[in-house]
Amino acid sequence: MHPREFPSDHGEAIRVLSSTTSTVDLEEIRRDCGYSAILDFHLPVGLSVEDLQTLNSTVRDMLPLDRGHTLFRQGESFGALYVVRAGSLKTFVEGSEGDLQILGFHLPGDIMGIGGLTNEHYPCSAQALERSSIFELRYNQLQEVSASVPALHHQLLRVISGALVTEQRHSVMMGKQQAQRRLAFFIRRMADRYARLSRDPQVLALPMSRGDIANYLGLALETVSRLFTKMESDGLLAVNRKSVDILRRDLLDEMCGGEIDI
Amino acid sequence: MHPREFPSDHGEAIRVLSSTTSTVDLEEIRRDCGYSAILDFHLPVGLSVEDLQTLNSTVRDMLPLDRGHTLFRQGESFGALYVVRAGSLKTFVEGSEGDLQILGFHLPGDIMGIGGLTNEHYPCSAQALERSSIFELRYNQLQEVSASVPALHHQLLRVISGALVTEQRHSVMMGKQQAQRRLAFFIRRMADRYARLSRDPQVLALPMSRGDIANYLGLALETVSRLFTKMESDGLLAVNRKSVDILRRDLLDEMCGGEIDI
DNA sequence: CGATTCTTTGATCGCTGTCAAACTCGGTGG
DNA sequence: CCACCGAGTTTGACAGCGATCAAAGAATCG
Repeated sequence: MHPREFPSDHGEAIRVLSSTTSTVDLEEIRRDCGYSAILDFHLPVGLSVEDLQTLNSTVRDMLPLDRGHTLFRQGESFGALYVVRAGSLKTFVEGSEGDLQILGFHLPGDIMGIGGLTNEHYPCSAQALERSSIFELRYNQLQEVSASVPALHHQLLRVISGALVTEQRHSVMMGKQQAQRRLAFFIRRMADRYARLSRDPQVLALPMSRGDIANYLGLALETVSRLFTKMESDGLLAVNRKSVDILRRDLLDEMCGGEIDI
Repeated sequence: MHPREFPSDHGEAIRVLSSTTSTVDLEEIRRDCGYSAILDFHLPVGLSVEDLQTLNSTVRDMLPLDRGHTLFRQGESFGALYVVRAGSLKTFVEGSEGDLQILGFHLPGDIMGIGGLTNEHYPCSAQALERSSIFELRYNQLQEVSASVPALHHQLLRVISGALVTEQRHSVMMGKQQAQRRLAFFIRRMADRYARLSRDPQVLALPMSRGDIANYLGLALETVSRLFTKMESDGLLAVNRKSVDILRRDLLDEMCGGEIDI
């Protein structure tokens, strides 16, 4: 019942694609999550069949999670990382007075649970926004494999570091940008993530509620609603409930200002 | 000249203290940085003398950095992590219009440069707030050692994960808390970090300017100044330029609200 | 001791949170 | 099929926090 934290979404990749033609079901993962899956990890030369087997054994398919159901809960002991295969989730911390704060939204390919590495406990909860499929990466098995596969170790560091960088950008945005720019950044980032998943980046089907978006961006629900309306009347978007069409990407980018890589 | 990002401060530890009585100068580091140095890393059983040598060789002492001088610059190619030995630094990103955003302040024992792991370039700059001593950890050497010392690898993950968790808390604060609570959090966290460095946690000698604090907290410089004045007239602090005495820690904690571990 | 930088204090304005109410959509049951 | 209901969303009115503009005061450095 205490606030900790957790990974935000970030576009980092661990491409688990052996250059050899091995029959790993990691291939299957890659298909599902699209090109930029977290598990998208370029295995280097010299990976034994045995290593591949072990690596394979670390990935466990889980039963689908229904909307509103919890993958792991803040405070639970850490045991595994998770990768979204299909659907979407949100991670959040709960304050002492029951108030909750959303840390990030997770689309296929995104990794979750990184924050648990520090102190043996998940610092946040993860909940499905819709019916979702998830992979589990048992951490001790992952450790085992990465001991024999240096590249995996390095890639793990890269992914976490990437999450850190993403989170820092988010901090900066929360501290400096005003409401409409925050929403613009949010929409643009969702579009970019859609693109990496080979979805149409101009037609977003946002799986989260207005309240979730507002909470994530540190705004009031009403402000977000008003901004959607405004951006629609500005001809920037076509909004219909969860569906958001980006009509003028140029104006959206302009609204985000010079900062290209946020 | 593009905004990226970088590690915030965080209290994580890599205790580089061999249980054997080897004559590593890592001992010296530990002395300087106090108990909670980043390099404070419990080496497990079975570390060969050779490993220790290699580990030792990764740590390189650098020339002291004068106030205002830069340790590494945003965009430079990544080659090493850095640990503060004495003094203090700030890390920051520069926007396209020359605006800069401070990501964190770094005290002895804190690690810097983690963000560079993701994409071969430092995503932020690091600059000394005062004359500072710094250790350099060449990354390729670190990789080499951690390949033979699994615990080091794990500890590295833990440290980065801890930085991520800290950054997420910072995001939440920036999004939700109002000005005076942000400053209260900031002061309390500085006090806690001082305590871990075995300094008096009631008498802070803040190395950064009001402007830096304001920038870091996403506030206007004037607001921070006003709040210091207010907290002083409330009998909470005794403020004199860079020197801040915490007179009523209880009120400070109260002002931070129920959230204990932010 | 002058010049520069940092800090404090004051006055004003606008963004955005808050309170309040109407509206839409989807589902449920009569 | 329709009425009802509740969650989610939209819209309006209003006020307050904190940014911005402005200027004076304090400290540091050459």
